[in-house]
Amino acid sequence: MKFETVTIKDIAKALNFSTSTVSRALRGSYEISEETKKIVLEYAEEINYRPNPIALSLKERRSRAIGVVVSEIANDFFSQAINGIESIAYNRGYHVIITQAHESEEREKVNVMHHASRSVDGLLISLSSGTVDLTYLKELHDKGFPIVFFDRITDEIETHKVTANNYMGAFQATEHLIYQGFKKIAHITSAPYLSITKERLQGYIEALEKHHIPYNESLVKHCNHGGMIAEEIAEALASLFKGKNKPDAIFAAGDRITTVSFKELRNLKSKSQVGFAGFSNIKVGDLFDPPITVVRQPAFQIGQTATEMLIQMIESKRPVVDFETKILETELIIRDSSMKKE
Amino acid sequence: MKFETVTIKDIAKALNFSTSTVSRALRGSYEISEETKKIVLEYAEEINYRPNPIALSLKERRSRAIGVVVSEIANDFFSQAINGIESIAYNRGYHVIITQAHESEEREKVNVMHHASRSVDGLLISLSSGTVDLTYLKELHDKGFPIVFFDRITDEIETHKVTANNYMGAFQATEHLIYQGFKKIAHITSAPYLSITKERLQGYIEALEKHHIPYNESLVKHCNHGGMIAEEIAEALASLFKGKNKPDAIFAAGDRITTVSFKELRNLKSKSQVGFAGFSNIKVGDLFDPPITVVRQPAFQIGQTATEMLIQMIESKRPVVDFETKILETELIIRDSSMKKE
DNA sequence: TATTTTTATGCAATCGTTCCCGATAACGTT
DNA sequence: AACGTTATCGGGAACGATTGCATAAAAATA
Repeated sequence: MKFETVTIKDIAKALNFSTSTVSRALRGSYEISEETKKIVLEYAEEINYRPNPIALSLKERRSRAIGVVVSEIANDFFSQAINGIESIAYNRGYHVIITQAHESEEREKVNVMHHASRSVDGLLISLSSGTVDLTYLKELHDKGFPIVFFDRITDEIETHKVTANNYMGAFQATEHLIYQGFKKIAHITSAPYLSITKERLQGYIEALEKHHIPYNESLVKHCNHGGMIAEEIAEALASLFKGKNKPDAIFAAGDRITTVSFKELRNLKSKSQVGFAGFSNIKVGDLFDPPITVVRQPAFQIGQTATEMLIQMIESKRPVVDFETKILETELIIRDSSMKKE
Repeated sequence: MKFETVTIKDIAKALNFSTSTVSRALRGSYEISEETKKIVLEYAEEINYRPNPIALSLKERRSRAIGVVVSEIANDFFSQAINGIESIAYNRGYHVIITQAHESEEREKVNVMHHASRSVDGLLISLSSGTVDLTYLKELHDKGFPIVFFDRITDEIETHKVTANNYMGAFQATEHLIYQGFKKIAHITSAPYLSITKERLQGYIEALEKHHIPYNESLVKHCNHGGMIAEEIAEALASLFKGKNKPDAIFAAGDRITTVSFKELRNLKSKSQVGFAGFSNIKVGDLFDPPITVVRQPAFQIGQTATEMLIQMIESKRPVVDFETKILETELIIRDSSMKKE
């Protein structure tokens, strides 16, 4: 069903003016007489005229919309980040178009290309765990399409980036577990290509080193689907606990991995003895049994910062060449799950 | 910064064809020779031509985008519903533009108007708790703009609607609490105008009636901001527990209200004695202490169904007059929080 | 009164694409 | 040989809005 709308032509016809006069009157141009302006404005109000944003987009070669590509909306970190994105975009007069990649490289590419074919003025993206090949993004960026990476960033493309201090967050969480007296701390994390995976692993390793705990690679488990598949995490946990060298604590990386492995851990017998901490932006972690220790990322601020950078790129007259990577601090929220019980 | 793109004109100029020929060749028209088609297609591929969706939108008077207005993305129910929306829209070739109303009538109106000024082909909306005046939505609908309500619907506008069986969900949860032996069941819910509020209240009341428990209005507390403001819920709880007629169980309505009041309840002394159940789509309710009993709405299916209905309206040749209200069943997930302890 | 200046308005191009008409040539048909 | 078909392609209007330029009428000036 087509939706009948009022155009500037309808006003012009009804009032016996040309479209240019109507257009100028509506924009309050000085070259239109007060009387004409009044007539036009009143009639426009009466028939509830709204300018067609699509026609404007075509004319001005911009859509006043920004695209967002994340792996999943139903994830506390991302939904909070989107809130931050939306808060800035809204005030600056931009729409936000959100698409999900479901941790799939192909789906991500489709979404990005769709965005890039000029339906948005710029792109905010957090890479999917399945993404390896970034050439299409690189080409887009080289052509001058504004892109800002947030959360899951990449070294391969030089542009603005915003991320949490994943290294420090992981370092602090691991060190906290060490201070609690845990000796064999396992690390469950997502795909090894991801920036956040590498940074968090590095923080974990360096915390161990600082406290002279030997780094044992068999205690690190990668879940390549970023927690989308619960079985993957269950398997990782099972393999950690089946050998003789069982961990006494777990440090998880990522919203989904944290909650799923926390849940799976309870299905294992020795649960209450195992310390637990993980990256998560869940708001109800204090309601858990036991209350869960988390590394909280400033998701809202990350979204805001990334959006500000993107809009600055979009509205810049000349090509932006001076790129910046902003790193925001995480917060370690210590609760019962990471406490050593005697 | 403008983003230089390839148009059909560039191809025409480079290949010395007219734009019409190029356009037809790209669409595979029968009136273009195979040879020409091949030349055009190959060149288009080479320079990575993508049609401009904005120009298409203007020409075809449609955007192939649907707008979504919800109160909040960072809410389990809505993020799951959006997943459902996106899953259908994606397969049907539609973009999804999401905006948040933050439970504010004004913000909702701004978003709806923005959507309606032809940047989307139709609208999916779940009303905000602050919304009282629906005249602007009614006008839009009367003009033929496709709108489907989901979750928080209204009687005032005749169109397609999708919602959970809120009445039955509330009835079952309340009855479950009654079976457990609770006698004084309080009900914490959101703004009284909302459809979901009325339906859930009705289910609560009728369950009490069925079991000959007198309905006590002072046990029902409305939080008009739908849980956006934690203090409102804390106050409601405090007033419930300060009198002599303290409730022995609580039935909460709505994702946010459920988790916040569950949390607040723990701050009160008599916590472990009070039974608790509430509407919530949280995925980690079994990790709570105690594990929380919830009425789960089929959020994903609600989103899917609403989107299918909307696209059907959009693509219908003639005005749709036969409207339908689909009601999907909820699921009562019984856990420890609603169990009577002796 | 003649000329210039000001004021108010219309014309037409533009953005990228599609599509209704024509236009042109190469055929085939009488 | 004249005409009709068919195959291929181009011209240009249209979608809705803006805007530089032209122009008419009115006002101001000489």
